[in-house]
Amino acid sequence: MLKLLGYNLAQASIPTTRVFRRRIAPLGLTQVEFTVLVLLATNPAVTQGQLGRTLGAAPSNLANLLSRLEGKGLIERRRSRRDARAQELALTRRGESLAKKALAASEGMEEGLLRHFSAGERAMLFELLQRVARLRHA
Amino acid sequence: MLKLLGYNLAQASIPTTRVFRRRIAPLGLTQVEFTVLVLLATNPAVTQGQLGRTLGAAPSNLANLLSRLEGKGLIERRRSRRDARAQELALTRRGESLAKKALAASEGMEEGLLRHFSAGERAMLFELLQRVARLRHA
DNA sequence: TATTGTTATACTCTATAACTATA
DNA sequence: TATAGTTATAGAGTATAACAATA
Repeated sequence: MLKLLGYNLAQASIPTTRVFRRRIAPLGLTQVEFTVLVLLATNPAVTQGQLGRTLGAAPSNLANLLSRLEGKGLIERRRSRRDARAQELALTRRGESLAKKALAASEGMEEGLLRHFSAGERAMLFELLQRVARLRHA
Repeated sequence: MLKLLGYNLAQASIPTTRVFRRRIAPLGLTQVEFTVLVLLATNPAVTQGQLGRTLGAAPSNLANLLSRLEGKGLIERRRSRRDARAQELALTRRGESLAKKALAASEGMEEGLLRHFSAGERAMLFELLQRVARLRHA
């Protein structure tokens, strides 16, 4: 087995993706769509640019993704009053309701995945992953 | 920030992917192609099925990927003598040479990424990721 | 009958470039 | 000039189904 960080991240993503597909995809959401909904649920009036930088998505791809979510009636784009170039994102009623449902499902999902990890191991895993993620800004 | 495993794995993959693109992609390899070459360099006579199960790739997609690598003259497919349905994979001379070059580049890449992680932290990170990956078989 | 691999198809993701509107 | 977002395009990844050859 290869001792390379990128490879091991990809390998670890296999079971998490599989469980996502079983538990949350049936609600009609892909992984990124789910993430967008949950982020918007807790971050009001985020702009597309901010969201795109968080997700590491290129502006063009984000526009596509958001058009799809808008088409499904889950989000709205509103011109910002502070900067007429920017668009602020918000969940619709339907988006909020779906985000709540998906978030609830995700809790059971996490518990299933990390069942055999102690509290200390979970904390360590998340901390190390976040440190790797922060290398973006280094 | 979301405390979800899949999300944090995706976030951690952003810098590793970026560094890969800077250091190894210029050799003409995608991440999966790189992984295949390195795996074949150390595992002689692997069959497509074995490789596909390791990578978590569907047989149809693997066939595509391998045809591409074969087209580039990097690998060969040989009918297995023990099971005429299976194909054993091997690097060509050119594939071996490229695998060697890419593996060398990947060492500098890892060192750059994990520069501020102690030996203990690295060991912990890889062990936890491998435990998550092993959930595939659970 | 089950397994190994291929072909075809469709959708999503990702990257780049050219563009509009606003700052 | 720079920034926010859109449109178009092309390559790569992913999932499903139908298929041929072999076990």
